Amino acid sequence: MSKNSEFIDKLRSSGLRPTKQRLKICEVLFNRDKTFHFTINDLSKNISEKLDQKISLATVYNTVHAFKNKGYLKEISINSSESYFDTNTTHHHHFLDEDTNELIDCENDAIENINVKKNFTGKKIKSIEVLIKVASDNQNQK
Amino acid sequence: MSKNSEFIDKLRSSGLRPTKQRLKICEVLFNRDKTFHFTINDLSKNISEKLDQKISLATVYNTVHAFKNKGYLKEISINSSESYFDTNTTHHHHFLDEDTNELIDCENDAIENINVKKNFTGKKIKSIEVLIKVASDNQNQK
DNA sequence: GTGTGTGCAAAAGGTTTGCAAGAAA
DNA sequence: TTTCTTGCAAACCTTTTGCACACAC
Repeated sequence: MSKNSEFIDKLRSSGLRPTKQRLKICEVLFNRDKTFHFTINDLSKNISEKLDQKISLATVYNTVHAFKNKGYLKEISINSSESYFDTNTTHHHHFLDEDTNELIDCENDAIENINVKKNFTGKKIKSIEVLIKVASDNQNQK
Repeated sequence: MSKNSEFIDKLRSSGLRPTKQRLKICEVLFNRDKTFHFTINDLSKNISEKLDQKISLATVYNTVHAFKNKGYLKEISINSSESYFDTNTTHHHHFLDEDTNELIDCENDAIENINVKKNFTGKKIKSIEVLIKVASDNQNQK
């Protein structure tokens, strides 16, 4: 379990001032065992539930983007009206449960290495992201 | 090169009335050699450039969603403020050129089969989508 | 004190909706 | 004439922005 002082160091070392709001957000995001997949809206709700303090939406956006730029969060490519973020910044993939719209981590070793045989683009591959959509068998496919 | 009468049949056979607007959109979308990756905005611009007729935004949205539901278009999962669609509805993947934000088809056989070794979800896999992000080598990574 | 961060409200951008008028069957 | 479609404007939702005030250093 991370301590407040760890968060302060973390923020300071990346040139971010450890404000009350950022520390609260750190607590909600990083003080947990499992990966957290969230939208800004999820995070906002989570903050106001767990804490008696409200943090302005603008600040939440601001902080999430700052954390993403510092590499503490990853943005996930799924088609949705809202952006999803992930506290797991290692290279990994995702299952998307279409019944519940829930994202589930799929660790790298759960998928055979992906071998791109032809790269037409002539450019360097920066990342390979796999999204596996799942649903109950009896569920109508979209 | 597809003919208008083909589009009329296509629409009729899926229970969509072949209106003037839908036929124009068919022409723009399907009367081409290569796959077309587009946002609603791209499509709208393309329509007003190629054709002297304006089609209301609401109608474009309406039609694109109808075509998607009928399986004539695929929606692509990339994180973007706009939705991307694809006229190639076969199973395939994409390169995303981060320099230009251009999408490029990556046919199924350019990638070694993806073998999901562990499916924790217990649900049926509906689709596996791979997004390969590329950029010039000297480009700063995001 | 200086510079950064916060919070509010307004604005922006994409998408959806309600409804009246128009077109297809 | 009945039903589906169109088009406009308004509404909606997520995200960004401007700016005054507050806080960290």
